[in-house]
Amino acid sequence: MTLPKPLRADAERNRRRVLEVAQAVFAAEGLAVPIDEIARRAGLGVGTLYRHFPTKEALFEAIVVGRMQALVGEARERGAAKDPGEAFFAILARIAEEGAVKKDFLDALASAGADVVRALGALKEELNAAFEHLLKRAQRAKAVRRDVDAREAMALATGALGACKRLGIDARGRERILAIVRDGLRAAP
Amino acid sequence: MTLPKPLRADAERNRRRVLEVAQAVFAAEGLAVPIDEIARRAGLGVGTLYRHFPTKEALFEAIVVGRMQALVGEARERGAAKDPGEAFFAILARIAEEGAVKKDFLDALASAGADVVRALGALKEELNAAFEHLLKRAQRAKAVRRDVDAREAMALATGALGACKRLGIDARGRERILAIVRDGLRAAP
DNA sequence: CTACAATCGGAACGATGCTTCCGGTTTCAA
DNA sequence: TTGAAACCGGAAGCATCGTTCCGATTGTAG
Repeated sequence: MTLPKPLRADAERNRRRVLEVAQAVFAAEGLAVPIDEIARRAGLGVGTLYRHFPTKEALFEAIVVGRMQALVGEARERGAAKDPGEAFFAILARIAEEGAVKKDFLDALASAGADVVRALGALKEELNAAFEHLLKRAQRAKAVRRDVDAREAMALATGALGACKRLGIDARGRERILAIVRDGLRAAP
Repeated sequence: MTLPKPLRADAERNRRRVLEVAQAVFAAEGLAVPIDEIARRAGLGVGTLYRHFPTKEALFEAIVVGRMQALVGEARERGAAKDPGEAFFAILARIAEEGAVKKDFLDALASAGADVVRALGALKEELNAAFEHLLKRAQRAKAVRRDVDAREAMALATGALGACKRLGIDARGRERILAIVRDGLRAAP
């Protein structure tokens, strides 16, 4: 489709660095962080940052697209795993971990342009499809209750883990909460 | 402590109106809504609003304190109910419903002044204590698994329902998600 | 090595939103 | 009824943050 013209060496280096820093900062402090701050932490001027990403939203989009693609890949890989229940719960945990970022993103998207929404819409559809496949398979194998759909399962997992991050609950507590979610999803209606 | 000097009739009326409108607007659209907008919807000038609440944060604090007090009252009422399990799950659902508001608040509090944090800290402690009492009682009655603490249970419930609101899941779906949480909390470790 | 084209940095601009200020209005007690 | 104290409204002030612009710098082809 788009031929990715080779970037100059320094440009390539800087682009990577921006993505790296922005991902860490956004994940840790939310996207209320000023763009100047990200440039500063990356050791660059804001002008440089804006040449690579024409808008703050574009930068955030690039990050989310990257994560999303990784997630879609994982979900598809597990699509034919031996144990349907295990496969489903594994991807559920992964999605929940990324949840915090996606959450902020969706918040910011309430008033976003149509292009951006569409650009991500496709990926979101792919992820939803893959996730739904795993869910249905797990339900057929009686590893997950039948009275729950993909949206709800995702909301439950991402919401719970997102709250953990906000409240500063440690990895031990997070694991415990995930266990409760798992047990709830396994229980009979 | 503080003698609540009687307000003038119009002042009292306006104060009520501001609280009412702000609560609805913040709950519906988050606290990113400009203060001018709240004044406009209340049919007042911003000056008026600022005389009652010296800061946007103070306004939000007043709202949250009100909700919190109501919650504490409810939690204490149920402290001696016949069925410990029912009492616990009832208050858990109530807290989760309010969760969205509290969530935004806690977000905004990351960089708040020490006074505000302390002012709410006391109430938060009261709520935590009452909630923990209900949880322990339910655990003794074997209505809730033992390997979960109050923080985690709250995070789970508020997070899950918060995500529902963000994603626009309807009342039916929310009820289903709460059911899953309940089943998960009842399951044996 | 040279010269050109792309990149870099950060000062300056514009928009948005919180807060203050003050002249006019309303309430209420005497 | 009347005077003063409290309240009202919204224009102006101020800070923050996203974005643009352009002279200086640096990588790279020939």
